[in-house]
Amino acid sequence: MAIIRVALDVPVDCLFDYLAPDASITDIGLRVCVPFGKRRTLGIILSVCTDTSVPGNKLKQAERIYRDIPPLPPALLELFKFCNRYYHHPIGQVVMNSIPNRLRQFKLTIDQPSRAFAWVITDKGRLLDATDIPARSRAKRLLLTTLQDNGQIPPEAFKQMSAHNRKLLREFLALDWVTQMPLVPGLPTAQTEPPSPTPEQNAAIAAILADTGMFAPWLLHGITGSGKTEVYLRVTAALLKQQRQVLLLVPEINLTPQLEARFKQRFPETAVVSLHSGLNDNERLQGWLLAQQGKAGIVLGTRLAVFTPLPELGLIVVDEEQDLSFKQQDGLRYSARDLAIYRAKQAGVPIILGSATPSLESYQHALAGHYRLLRLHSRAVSGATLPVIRCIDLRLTKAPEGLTEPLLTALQTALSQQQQSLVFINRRGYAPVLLCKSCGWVAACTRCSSRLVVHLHARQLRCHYCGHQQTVPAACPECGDPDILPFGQGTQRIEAALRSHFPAARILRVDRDSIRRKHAWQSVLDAVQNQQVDILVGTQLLAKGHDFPNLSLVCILNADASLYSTDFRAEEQLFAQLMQVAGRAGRADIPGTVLIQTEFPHHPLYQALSRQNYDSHARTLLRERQLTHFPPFAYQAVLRAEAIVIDSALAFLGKAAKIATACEQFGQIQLFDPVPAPMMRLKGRERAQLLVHAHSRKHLQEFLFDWQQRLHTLAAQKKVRWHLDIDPLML
DNA sequence: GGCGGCGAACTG
DNA sequence: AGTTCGCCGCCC
Repeated sequence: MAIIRVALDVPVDCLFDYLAPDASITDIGLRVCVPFGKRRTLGIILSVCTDTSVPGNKLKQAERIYRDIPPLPPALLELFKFCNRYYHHPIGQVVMNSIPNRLRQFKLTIDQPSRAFAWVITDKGRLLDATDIPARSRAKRLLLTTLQDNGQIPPEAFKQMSAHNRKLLREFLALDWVTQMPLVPGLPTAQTEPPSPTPEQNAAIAAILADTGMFAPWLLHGITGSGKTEVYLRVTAALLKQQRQVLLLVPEINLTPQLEARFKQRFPETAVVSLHSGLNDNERLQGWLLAQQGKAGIVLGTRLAVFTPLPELGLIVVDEEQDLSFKQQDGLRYSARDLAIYRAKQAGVPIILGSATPSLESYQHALAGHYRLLRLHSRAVSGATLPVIRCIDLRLTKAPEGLTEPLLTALQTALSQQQQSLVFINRRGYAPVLLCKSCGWVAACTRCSSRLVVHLHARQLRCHYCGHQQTVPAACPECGDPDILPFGQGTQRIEAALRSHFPAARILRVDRDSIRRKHAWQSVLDAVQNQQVDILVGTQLLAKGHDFPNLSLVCILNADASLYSTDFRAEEQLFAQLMQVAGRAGRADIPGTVLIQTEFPHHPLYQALSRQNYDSHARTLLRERQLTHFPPFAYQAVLRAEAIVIDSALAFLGKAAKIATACEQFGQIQLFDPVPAPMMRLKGRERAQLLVHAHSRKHLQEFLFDWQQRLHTLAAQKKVRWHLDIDPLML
């Protein structure tokens, strides 16, 4: 009698054994329905064997093994086991949360994707006068004019339309204004000749293609506009020719519709599957199955796509590899970039990490020779020049409402020349740190590369990494100025201020909230593209890679907040973000200008930025990290606890720290004090964290393994929820 | 995570 | 006595 070992979606790190008379070794990776307590549930068979340590009276029989779709491939199961070990997350939850929702249901119906057809306007519809439609039927009128202008609505666009618009379209069909036409493959994609690569691009492509049959990690460091995408495309083309599959990971797919379009257009013969959070369960399953069957030549997706089964995997690309969104922030806290490396190694294929500003982790790997470094120094579009970057010294120039005179003048000039501007508000990394306005001194921790946080109630400065505390000094210890203040300025009124300064300008604000609505981001891009916007105001989002061809001016406000953030990675992130946002300016034939309002124009970051010198700045930061023993020269994990009141979270972490002393490898790791975490938007609950450092990943892992088991048995954790975060990014 | 067991506390 | 609520341990 065979025994199957099954992964179930329960927060207990073990497999559950069941009797399965008809099971064989070929059933590993299949879905199975099993009785579990009072319920039935669906799991994945991870192994098949003949004996078990579970007492016979407890052993139940599996109800049914599903053979409707092929089993998950062994490589994927290996990846799950690695996640389980490395991230210390229950195996069942790793497995069940990484497969499409639909595969977790008992009943699996695979409906074929509906045949794609476009809604094409008829002659009758073309001759209609849109103004005959009553003005109050705005949507109707708009739909008709759109059809008259574009001639058709392709299936992708139809999918994205609101229910109301779809209803209208069916009305039009009944009126014979439109007709449904089957989509002719390749018809709507106007084939334009791909640009011929620059010598630099050619060198990169050749280097990668010289070694495609083995694991080879490449760091493709290319400045904004240098044409990294073209390198991806060319290498992809070569691997598609070898019948291999390509996995392309991007930070947020809905923010980069151009990339998807470019791949689809370049490879009209290839099935391009895109996987992201915007899909419904059916679409997700559809794409996943195409990938699993090897039919999808290209899989393009966000971090979760790293778990896609790819039998013919031949290449992985991680675009904007430094982007924080590759790290999952709840549940299984994985880094899709790091898992991509694991997969490439496992499959013996090349992986390209692309970035204009690589993460210090990847850059250090390249410097150490673990990764192979490729550089693109020049912009791909001939004639396109790098923007001029200038600082406006806030100590010398007044900034009423946050906007200085030179900045307003520059905006006015751009307006009068009908060129677009971008006003970038940096909100990240704001925390009350203590700052001296006259000399720029900041209260810093002596033990960490972090800044101390002001706790006004307690009249104390605290380090959020190691727990060090001291009283707030009466005056600046550097220059004696008593005027030292918690740092930070309001950003809410910037948009209003801009409106009052430029009443005639068309100003568009872009932030998380304003693009939450589906496809709102696309309409923003369109509005900018169609010159319906003069000034874009927004946050991090605007730094992501888009072509805004008529953008000539980028203004950066209150960047300093990040500079003195308590997060030791904030400066790295700020630099990356500013390099990106600066790259928005002057991409085509318009020379760009970047203005930065800062109190610290001589800060090395702005100096490096104005020279557009990633390397020297990265090396400076790396030296700092090395001196303070921070990543990438140390490995971190953080134990987080959350409770209704901070004290119970801290008390739990205190106990955790106490039992840590008895754990394996305690001598090889460094435990910081439990500290309150920077406030997260978790309603009502308060969080605290305990940071663990180690110089060896192996020692850290061995310690964590032991520690985590003891934490489970730590009884008095009532109302305290806790989790481990390995390689945490935001502390 | 979901469910049942169990004791404490509450009810009229 | 009957009921409800919150904690706790198990699920193969």
